[in-house]
Amino acid sequence: MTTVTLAQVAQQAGVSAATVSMVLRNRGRISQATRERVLKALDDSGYVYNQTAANLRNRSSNQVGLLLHDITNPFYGEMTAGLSHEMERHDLLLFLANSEESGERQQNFVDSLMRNSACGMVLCAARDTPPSFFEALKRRNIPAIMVVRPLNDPDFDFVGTDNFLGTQMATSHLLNMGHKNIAFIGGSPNSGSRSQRIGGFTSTLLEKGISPNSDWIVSTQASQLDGAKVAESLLTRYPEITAAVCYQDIVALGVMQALRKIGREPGRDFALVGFDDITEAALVQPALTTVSVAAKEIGRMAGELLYSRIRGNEEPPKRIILPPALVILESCGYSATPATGSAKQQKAVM
Amino acid sequence: MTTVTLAQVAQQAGVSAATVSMVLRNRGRISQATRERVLKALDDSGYVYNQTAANLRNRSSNQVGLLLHDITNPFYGEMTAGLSHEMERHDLLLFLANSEESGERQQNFVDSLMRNSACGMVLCAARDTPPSFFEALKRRNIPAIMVVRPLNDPDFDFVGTDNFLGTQMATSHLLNMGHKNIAFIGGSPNSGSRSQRIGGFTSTLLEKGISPNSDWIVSTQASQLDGAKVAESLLTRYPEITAAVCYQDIVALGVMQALRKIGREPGRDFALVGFDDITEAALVQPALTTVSVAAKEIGRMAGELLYSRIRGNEEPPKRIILPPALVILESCGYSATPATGSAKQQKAVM
DNA sequence: TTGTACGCGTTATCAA
DNA sequence: TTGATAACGCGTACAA
Repeated sequence: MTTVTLAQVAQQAGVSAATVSMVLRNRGRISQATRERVLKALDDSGYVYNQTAANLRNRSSNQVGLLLHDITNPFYGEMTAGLSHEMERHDLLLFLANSEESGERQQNFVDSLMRNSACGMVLCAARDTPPSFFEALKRRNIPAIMVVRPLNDPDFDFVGTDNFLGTQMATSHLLNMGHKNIAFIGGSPNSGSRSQRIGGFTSTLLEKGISPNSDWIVSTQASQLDGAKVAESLLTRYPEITAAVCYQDIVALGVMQALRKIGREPGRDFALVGFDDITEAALVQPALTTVSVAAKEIGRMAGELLYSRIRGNEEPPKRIILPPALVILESCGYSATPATGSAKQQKAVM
Repeated sequence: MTTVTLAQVAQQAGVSAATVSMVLRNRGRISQATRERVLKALDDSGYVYNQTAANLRNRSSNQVGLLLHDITNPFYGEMTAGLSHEMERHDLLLFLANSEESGERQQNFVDSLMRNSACGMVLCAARDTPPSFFEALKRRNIPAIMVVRPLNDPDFDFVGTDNFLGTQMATSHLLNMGHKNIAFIGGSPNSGSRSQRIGGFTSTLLEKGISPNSDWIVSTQASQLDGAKVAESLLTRYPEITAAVCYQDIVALGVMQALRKIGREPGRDFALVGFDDITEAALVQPALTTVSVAAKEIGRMAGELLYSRIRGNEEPPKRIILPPALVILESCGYSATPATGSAKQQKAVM
């Protein structure tokens, strides 16, 4: 298993290494005759291009990084698929890392990318990432696209969803169904996404002349369990609440549990809207009406933008905010599309 | 943003580049005094190690590839998390690619890994991958671990689950609940996993003196929709069937739909066991009893094995078959653990 | 088309 | 014992 080098191929073809290199990359003007000789030699020798040598010479690479905090989350799985597809289209290799919300792992990954001369990265930063992280990143001068988690730093490109509009749509839907006492459940207090979603929620209420009740806006951890716990206490205390906009689908699922525990049936005695459009939303009963954020599209757009930056696009940083869509299923007591109609349900293992 | 090289650091510290290199990697014998001088110079200069140069010189790298066919599938998301975690522990970078069942994309990825001198790979090959693909891979002489999809090639390491034992457990459970007329639903006819699962199913029936009825063993596509369609036709034709082992959870969810459509309630009039233990299993009603295949653990084990191969482990190829576990929920009319108890439900977006 | 210097860290050899 | 020198890995780009 000896590695064949350009020079060896060149010798075999009776030309110089430079010529072979140009043939390989379709550069320069090579006569048809020699080109064919070279191609034959390449084929015969079983030559494997050494990208490492090329990268060293070019001080660059064709490798980009993707940092997530939880790849097991279906939302990020979708996003990764979108990004991966886009990267392959441009012959870029994708490094994946899972920070698991650890700032240290996150830093290690970025450092590692730098050592490997990655040509760009897509980041969904860990919670509570210090500003110093982003400052250091800017100094690196390497294209970096932020995704999903909004960042208050105008120097970075960002691709995400319109949290504000999303909850506006959700809230309007509930108002149109006749609800007036609506709660907002979920999210952690220091989340930027949450601020935006609450903004959409309260502004829509106010447009209809309803004053938001701050006691009815509660935060939870990002789990079904905590969603259930918090919702139970909220709804026991304020039985007059008849509907809720949830920060995430996962929290909405918890609220469903809580409702049943206190003897109220979601979709009949209580209306519920989630956010994210995860696969599970369409599977529970009643199927959860939710705001879809087009995870795959976020990945695709991030990839497209990153690629343009790598190509040298020097335009000012962009914020690409994808429009959300309200997926109306059953949890608000009204079924526009049957739960079995979702494309999301066509998944499988193996 | 000029790149600092080893030589520049060396000059700054008043030593040679060789010395700095040795300090960086803790090799050779360097006096404490010079070591400290070098470390200081490294720190002051903001030096970034050039892994590419090192890789070129060493004819190796610290990069491994992971090939999947569907990263959006929760099962593979879990597996990826397990592998990613293991890779980070060993300072290896993980390339991810999604073949989407395309042999061409798969080949492109592997070729790309070769050009980049990846030091190993983990593959869940696309369906209908030709033997030539695996033959070519062997000639490359690079550590490759196969996962999940069983491969009839003793030359490759394999990490997966015990499909045979898994359906044996599922089938036994149904038999113990008193069922005699049991169907097997799902899987595509040319799947190796499916053969193994059917083996576990029929052998368990035979042990109890029940002859498997081949009309009750049907294949479906890997989607909820097709599962529902096939199940409806099967159960209409053979109403005497009272239980089913499903090839996948996703198919089991489809069977549930079909049951309701023909007026039978899963968990009460019909017992159902799935396979995979995907998140959705615990969320549907009744919660689906399923065979858990420890996706994360498969990833972790594959990573561990791959790392040992990279380190030079020359033992004969291994087949690591992880034991499945029967997760008994509600779909067989018996609830040992409440559906809300699953750790799987603690997920969230953002 | 080709010769050749170059990108940068590594390691074997040699000097002190 | 400690550290320096120089050849080397392999593809690229510019001058000839």
